[in-house]
Amino acid sequence: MVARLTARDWAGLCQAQPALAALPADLREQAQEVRAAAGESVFRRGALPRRMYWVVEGEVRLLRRSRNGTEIVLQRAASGYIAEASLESSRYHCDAVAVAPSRLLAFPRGSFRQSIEDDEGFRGFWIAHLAHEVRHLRAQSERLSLRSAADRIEHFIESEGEDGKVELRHTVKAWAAELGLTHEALYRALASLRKSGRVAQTEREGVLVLALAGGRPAA
Amino acid sequence: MVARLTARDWAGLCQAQPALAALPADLREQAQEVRAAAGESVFRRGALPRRMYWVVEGEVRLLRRSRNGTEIVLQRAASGYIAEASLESSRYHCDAVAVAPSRLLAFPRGSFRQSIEDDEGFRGFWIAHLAHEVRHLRAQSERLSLRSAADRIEHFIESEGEDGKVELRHTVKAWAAELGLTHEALYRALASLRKSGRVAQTEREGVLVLALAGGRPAA
DNA sequence: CGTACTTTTGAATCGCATCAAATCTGGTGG
DNA sequence: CCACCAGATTTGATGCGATTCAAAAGTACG
Repeated sequence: MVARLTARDWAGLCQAQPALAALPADLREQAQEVRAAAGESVFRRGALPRRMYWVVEGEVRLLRRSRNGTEIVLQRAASGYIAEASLESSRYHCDAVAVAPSRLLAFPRGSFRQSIEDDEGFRGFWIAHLAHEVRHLRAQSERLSLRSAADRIEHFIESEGEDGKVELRHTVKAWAAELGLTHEALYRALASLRKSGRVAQTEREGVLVLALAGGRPAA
Repeated sequence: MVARLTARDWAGLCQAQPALAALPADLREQAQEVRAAAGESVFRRGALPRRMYWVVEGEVRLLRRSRNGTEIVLQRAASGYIAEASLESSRYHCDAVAVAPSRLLAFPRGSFRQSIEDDEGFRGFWIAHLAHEVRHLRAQSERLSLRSAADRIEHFIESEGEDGKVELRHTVKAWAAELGLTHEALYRALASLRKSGRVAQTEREGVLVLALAGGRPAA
């Protein structure tokens, strides 16, 4: 399932997913919209990477399957590029599978690489994007290696927020998954942090705001 | 403590840490060797990033300190670039502190950026390096969000190895830290996987090799 | 009003962390 | 060569905290 996009479409997309605004005009023109049903695969291991994908909606997972049937998740993307490294390699090293009905943008790989080569602005964006992902993922790895739920929450606020404050863009339940916790554990830990005064939880315009207490903890 | 490096030095460094081989000649000429004692800070939050650092030896951590004294680890580097994103930003957002006596290479930030702009080969290396880090860190994050030690081990072998086999470059103890486990837990889980036949453990030339069993698990 | 989802609380269980200690290893110096 | 030491490796016992399963209460939406 493939379709071209209008300028109107792009306006909406860039509004919701600002990273798309960096795309140069010729890439936009060549972009195709791809839809994948739940369970459908977007590309397969061994295939030649012909396109660069951006997940607009739904969820796509990068998987490696072993002989004994185990599935190894390498990436989950609900919004963003998938398999950035496929831009550099000659074959896919894993499968991409939609786990929910998904909508993607597909850019011809050659043109994408060409734009990085030729378009200084887009090149700068791409390098900054990768560097930003690296920083974010390093922080996430450090966070996930903390044992206690409370520590992960504090780490998240410190590293993802500004000045000891974060606005939660997703639901608490989705946040739990990102923190590697069950939602029950997260709710309990949050409640306990609130009660002990270490974290203040407010809501502004429907967005949850968490702030670390600057002073001494109550405990 | 700062010193210039000879061609002889570079040969040794590139041997041990192949990523350094990508550095163009003019960056090598401008590189300085920096030493930091345990506890010494390499750069501080708020400072202007003037250099790009590569950790040769020891361990340097990227930290953010909160008002209430908690330290948040954003990155640990024992070999590799530190704070790649500082290349893009005008100020450091965190502190870099050596936690062990460390040796680093420092490249002037302006020259580093210039090389990425002008030197097509180095630019390609840099983009590939960042993309590779992203892939690796995504896999690591997925791995750390697995609950059981056995699952993390299998995920590691599948994602870091080739064809169900990995060579462990570090000691098992260091590997435990990377997997977010205590060494006791890792030893026990490994023993149990060996006993059940799901993982084969051999040693070739002093390097530990782990392989997933292709067939049915014994249990 | 009913449905679907999130939020919240409860109780039981399991796996890992923790603390402790013994064994094994490689390397050093007497 | 042996004694010795600093590591890594291994095994044991205990406790804690997150998972798990269950269910109730709150909330948004048609």
